[in-house]
Order: sequence, then C-alpha cells, then structure tokens
Amino acid sequence: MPLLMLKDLPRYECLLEAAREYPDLDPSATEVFLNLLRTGDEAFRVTEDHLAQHDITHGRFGVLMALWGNCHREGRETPLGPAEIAERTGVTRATVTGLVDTLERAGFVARTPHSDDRRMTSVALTLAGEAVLAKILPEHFRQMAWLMGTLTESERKAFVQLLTKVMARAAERPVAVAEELAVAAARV
Amino acid sequence: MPLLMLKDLPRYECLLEAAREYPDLDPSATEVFLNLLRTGDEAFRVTEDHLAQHDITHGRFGVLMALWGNCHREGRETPLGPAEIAERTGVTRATVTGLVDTLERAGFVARTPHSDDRRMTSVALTLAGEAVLAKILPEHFRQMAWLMGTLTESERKAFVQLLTKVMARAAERPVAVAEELAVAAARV
DNA sequence: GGCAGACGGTTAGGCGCCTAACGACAATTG
DNA sequence: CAATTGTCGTTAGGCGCCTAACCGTCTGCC
Repeated sequence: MPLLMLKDLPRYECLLEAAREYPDLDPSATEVFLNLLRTGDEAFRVTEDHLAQHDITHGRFGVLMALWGNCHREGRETPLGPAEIAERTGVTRATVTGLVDTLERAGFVARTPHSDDRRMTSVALTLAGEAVLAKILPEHFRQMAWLMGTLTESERKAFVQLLTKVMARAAERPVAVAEELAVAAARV
Repeated sequence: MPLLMLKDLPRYECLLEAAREYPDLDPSATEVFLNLLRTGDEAFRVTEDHLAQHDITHGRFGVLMALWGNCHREGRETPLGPAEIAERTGVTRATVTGLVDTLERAGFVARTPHSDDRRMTSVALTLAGEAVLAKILPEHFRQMAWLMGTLTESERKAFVQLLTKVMARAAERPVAVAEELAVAAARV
C-alpha cells in the first residue's frame, strides 16, 4: 500500500468524543478499520524492505510469482500473456507492460511472440528469474512466519475468519457504489 | 495500498504442497499474511472510491485530517508546518509539499509564512477545506461502519487485539533488518 | 468474402510516493 | 563574532499505478 495512514492512531476516547459530533461515526468500527489499514501497511513494508534488497518491488514480485505458477507450477511450463498476468495479480494490463519491461531489462523474464495469434505475447521466467526467486523466497517465507510468530494456530484461524468476513463485505462494494452513484445522479 | 496482491489467494492445499519444497514456508502464517494484505487493500479501496468522488485522494485526505486536529482540534486553531504534517501522516516532507500544492490549488488549504522562523511555513484549512471535510466525513464514517457491520462488538475487540499483536511485531522490524544488513555486509 | 466489433499489448499523461540533494535560515559552538 | 552543524521546505528524478486512447489482429455474422 502505497499508503499513508495516521502514524499514531487516535485513542479510543477521541473516537468517542468525535462520535458525539458525528452520529455516523461508529467508534469500534473505525478503530478496527484504522488498525486494519495500518497493520496491513506495516506488514506490506516488512516484505517490501526485504524485496528491495534484491531490487525487486512488490509489483515485480507479483509478476514473478504469477509466472512461477498459481498453485506452484500446475503445468510446469506455463507461459502467460500480459492480460493473464494482469488478471492474476490484480493490476491493469498497462501496468503489467511496465513491470515486464523492467523485469525483461533485468533479465528475469523473456517475451516471446505467440505463433498462432499474432496479437499475443508470452512472458516466461528465465533461468536468472528462477534463480532470483530461489534466492528470495526462503527469506520471504521466513519473514511471514516471523511476523505471525506471536499468534497461536487458533488465533490465526480466527484471524483469517475475521479478515474473510470483512473482505466479503468489501466485495459487495460495487453494489453500494452503484446505488450511491444513482442517488448522486438523481440529486442532479 | 498501491498495491497489488494475488487476486485469487492460493488455496490452503497449495500452501501445504509448497511447504514441502520450502521448509521455511509456514502455511498458516502465509495464509494470514496474504489475507491481511488483501483485506487491507480492499478496505483501502472502499474509502478511496468514495473520496475520489470529491476529488480527494488518501494522501490529500490524510493532510486534511491532520489539519483537522489529531484528537479532533485540540487547540481549535492549530496550523501545522509541513514537517509536522509529514510526521503525523507518515509520509516524507517532499510528499507533503506535493499534496499541499494540490490542496492549495484546490483552495482547501492555505500556506502562510511563519513570522519568527523564516524557514517555516504554516498550513491551515480554509473555509472551503472545512466545508469539503464536513461533506465527506459523514459518508466516510458510514463506509467504515458498513464495512465492519458484520462483526459483533466482541469480534471487533478480538480483531483489534490480533491486529495490534502483528503491528507490534512489525514494529520490531528495524532490528531484524539491521541484523540482516549486518549479515549481508559481513558476507561481502 | 467483408466488415463491425471484441480483444491483445502498448503508449501517453497524470498522481502519489520515494530518495537525494539543494538553498535558506537557525542554533550551537569555539 | 564567525563557522559549523542541523533543520525546514522545496526541487529533481525515478518507479508503480491508474485511465484513456491507440494500433494490430482475430472473430462472428451477414
């Protein structure tokens, strides 16, 4: 998350006070929200710092992981097109173009034209790309394990359930936004 | 989070399988990590979309909120300098310069030179800035309340505790990174 | 067969964020 | 009082990400 969050989250009393002026403010919901974004950002930066040591950004890492195989090389050699990579990593095709440019310049991936469909291009890991992944991944996994090291297995399970609930809620957003836009349009 | 996350998180069986090849991979830790980043990103985007309707980005919003008062206007009129804003919002001073530029162009904040110390500049909300906040905040609060609406009070409490634990762990990161860099330096 | 439309990848332009470096000023020191 | 050191805000340059628009290519339908 390229983000930006209030460094010192507001104390709960401050939320309670603000709630008196803004009846829409739900103190406990706000607290969860702020902590969620803040923690996500913090976790993000932990891995970001590590990846940076290998000149890899999260964007580039996402591309490499997508090429590495979604469920760990389902078909062994699975070259993907930029559109497919964009789909799997959740960025736009335009962004993938830039990321692949950088990775290709670094020698970690290679573009090869598709024989059947001349619109398409295949992107595949090079040996250097596999090598850098082999170098990065163990430490990357250790980072995640260390970060969650204070949580017991049952805590982790509960954590994932809570996150999943919120994620499901957020996924309904398009509907809410559509309604909102409709309301906004009606107001004009 | 400017981010980028695997759109479809890997299934747990895939993590188990990958763990066989990479002993450092802790499946449950990885699962929590991925869900955390993904959910944080999703929540981030929910508010991002709403703010965008008012031509406000998260960066700009952070500046406005910082000016609005950390614990909701502690001293009523509290003009801040860019350095202070950067400190509170967690971005660099250079970034604040750009954000304030944009906000000033939009008429939401105003810069005034400091009388005592001529290095310093004060940034304060204008009336238009307060107005746009008054327009945005109610809906913003509603978004957060809606997003957490599926969670009970006790779930929220547990959630915050889990997030806090991970955040505390992440805060230890500088130490770990320092050690790592020392190791890397020793290797050369 | 021919043409409209859909789809692939890229380009152009913009914003947020960063680091590194600058010029102006203030505070500290000999 | 002069020189160093530190701080403040800004600038310059880079990357990731976006949207909008662009070409080249394939495809479906008549």
